[in-house]
Amino acid sequence: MKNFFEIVSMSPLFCGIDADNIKKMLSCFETRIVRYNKNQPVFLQGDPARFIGIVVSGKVRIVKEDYNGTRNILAEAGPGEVFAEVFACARLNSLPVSVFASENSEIMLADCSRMISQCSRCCSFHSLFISNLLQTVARKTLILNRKAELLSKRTTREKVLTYLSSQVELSGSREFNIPFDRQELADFLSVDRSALSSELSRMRKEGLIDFHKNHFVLLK
Amino acid sequence: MKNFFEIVSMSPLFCGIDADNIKKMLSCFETRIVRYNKNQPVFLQGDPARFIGIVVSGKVRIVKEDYNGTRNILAEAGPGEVFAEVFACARLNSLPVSVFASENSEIMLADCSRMISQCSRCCSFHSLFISNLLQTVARKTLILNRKAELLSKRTTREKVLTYLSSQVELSGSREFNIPFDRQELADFLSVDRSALSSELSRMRKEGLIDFHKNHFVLLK
DNA sequence: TCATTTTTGTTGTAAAAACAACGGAACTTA
DNA sequence: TAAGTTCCGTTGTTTTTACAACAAAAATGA
Repeated sequence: MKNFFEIVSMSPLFCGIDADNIKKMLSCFETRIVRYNKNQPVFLQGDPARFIGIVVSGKVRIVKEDYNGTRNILAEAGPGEVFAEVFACARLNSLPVSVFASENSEIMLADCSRMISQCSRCCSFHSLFISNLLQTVARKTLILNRKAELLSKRTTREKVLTYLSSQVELSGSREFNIPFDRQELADFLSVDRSALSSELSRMRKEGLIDFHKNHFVLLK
Repeated sequence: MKNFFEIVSMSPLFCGIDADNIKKMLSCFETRIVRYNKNQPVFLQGDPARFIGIVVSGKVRIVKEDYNGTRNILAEAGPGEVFAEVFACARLNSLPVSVFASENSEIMLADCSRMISQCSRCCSFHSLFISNLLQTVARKTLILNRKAELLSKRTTREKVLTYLSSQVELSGSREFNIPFDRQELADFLSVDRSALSSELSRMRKEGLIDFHKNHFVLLK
């Protein structure tokens, strides 16, 4: 069992910074660890955008509900990953999304006001940190870019294939598990669940894919 | 007629930095101004991600074509706006998108290698600059977030209404011009052009909207 | 000005998706 | 183990979209 410091210091935010200085920065950012049970909210839409989170253990989901209550999974974050930093960096006052723990989780929360602007007193590595933060945010933009690409596909089949292809790339294998059940995958692809189910069956019948539960194989 | 320096120095990238230091930074970044005619490419997909652009005059479009040639307008940038910085900040080697001048344009190109990492020699304001850059990239992420939200709508009507509502917010009026012709709007919303046209007509018939060419009124 | 090109709206048809409803499998938990 | 719950696939119906083809209007340009 790794302790929180091992996890957190592996985060790309602290890339190139040694343990001692990371510790100093953590205290400068007034970090604290909070436990959340499965399905508990970490942040709710409208909350002030004052904190960023780093997942120590467990997993969180960034979720947006629109006016008619349709749930929309925007992203996920697992151990070592950072979330909600974009809103802080954009200097928003309140969060346009909610974050839920999708498993029992430990989250490190950090005050972002210290993080974003230069703080003279504490950290010689502050500018490297911001540089790392910049890279992190930019990478997130790219992921969103890809999501927008996926959503711009017209048919359910194209969306499924685009998604599964990206999972192949990610896992480095044509066989992999996806982190969603059917309803969640449907939400992620922004299609109807039953339509997704039947499309998946059709694709299996045609020999394009195979799957059992959340285990998938992209055949062709 | 404003000169390029006036435009560029108004960019949020240089917020809080005085003219003299901006000049120093511009030379440190090895900037140059390049003219492009309408529809000429500024960058092509696959080009090295070494430069960022600032629009001095005119307008550019960030475009992605997928494997079957469907054009996808990801974003636009007008005078004073920055583009392609996300790919540089994410330290990508090559661009996943193309950029075209949608009008005759003057673009300032800047070498990003100097920009991202601390350069000791030139600029006392470098860390403020990176901080500004961070904010810019984060804002862009938010815009993409909204685009993903729009694309996740199931029907053409919902997409149109979401888009028009955002334009109302942006312009501060229920009556406004959109920067697209029909085909471009269809591409942006990721729907079929003719389906878009007929949906627009239907919505007009129902008294929801009114429009003439690219001038729209959101009535209800 | 006239011809050409581009843009937009319309319509009919085929394809696809949403929706609703149901049944069975798998998993929980009392 | 039995009852209840959640998850998944299936099917039929309705709604919506894509696609193709065409005509009118507007813009372009020679």
